[in-house]
Amino acid sequence: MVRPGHWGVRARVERFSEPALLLLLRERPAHGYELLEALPPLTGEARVDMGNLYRVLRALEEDGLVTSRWEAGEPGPAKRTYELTTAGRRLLDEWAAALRRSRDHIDTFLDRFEGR
Amino acid sequence: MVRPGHWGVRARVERFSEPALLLLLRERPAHGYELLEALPPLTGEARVDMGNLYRVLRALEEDGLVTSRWEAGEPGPAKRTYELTTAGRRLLDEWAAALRRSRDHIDTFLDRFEGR
DNA sequence: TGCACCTATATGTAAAACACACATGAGATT
DNA sequence: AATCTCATGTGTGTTTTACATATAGGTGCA
Repeated sequence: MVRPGHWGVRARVERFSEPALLLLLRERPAHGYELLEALPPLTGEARVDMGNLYRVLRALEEDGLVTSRWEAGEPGPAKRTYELTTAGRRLLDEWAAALRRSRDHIDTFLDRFEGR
Repeated sequence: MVRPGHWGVRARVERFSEPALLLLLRERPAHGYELLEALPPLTGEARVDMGNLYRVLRALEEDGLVTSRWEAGEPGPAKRTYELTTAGRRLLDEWAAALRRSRDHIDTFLDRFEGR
């Protein structure tokens, strides 16, 4: 469960980088590396694992939540640019609703913690 | 990562049952089964896995965050009653702080989602 | 030219967290 | 004696996250 002596608590939301990706892509199309750098201020995480980030993007694409194309004609390494689909937008809405519920549970907890 | 077609989102807080346990034990000593029934309204989860609950309790005890004793003299199956230690109380405070940060990140996300 | 560095995309695998299934036993009810 | 609830646990598989490494184009510079 937890290794002894390591009770560092972070209280993170599971798969929070996923809605964060969708929100960034709703604002504008972007490629993976760009998203990687834009995520931390949105999630509050110091950094997001790049390996898993690319895996999530491809999983999202498999299910038609985003589409991608290789960006041609630009200098530097090839970039795969992602764009949000309408299905992806719906999923983002679901995430927002789930996050509101989650925040309410945290508030319930904190109210009780503070003795109210 | 996620099995295809299953993008059910719940946005749960990781290990949320742990601070919930600590909070319940701050209010009064209790045994596992009792805690199991008291958790759902506090965490918002429909139910908590009992197997993991007992494991968490014993892990907490190993690290001196709770203490336990077998309840004697009562009818019914033997009960192991847990009590919070001062170290456990400190950990609960850390959890509360982490949960406040987490809630703030969610708010940041939702504000941006709603376009503010 | 050689090498360090940044951008960019990816795979492999281990660890942590969570879910599902089952075992054991006391006591009450039918 | 069979079944139900209370109560405590173990075993094990799945999902999620973390850490490590691979590949490759392009830039700066000694």
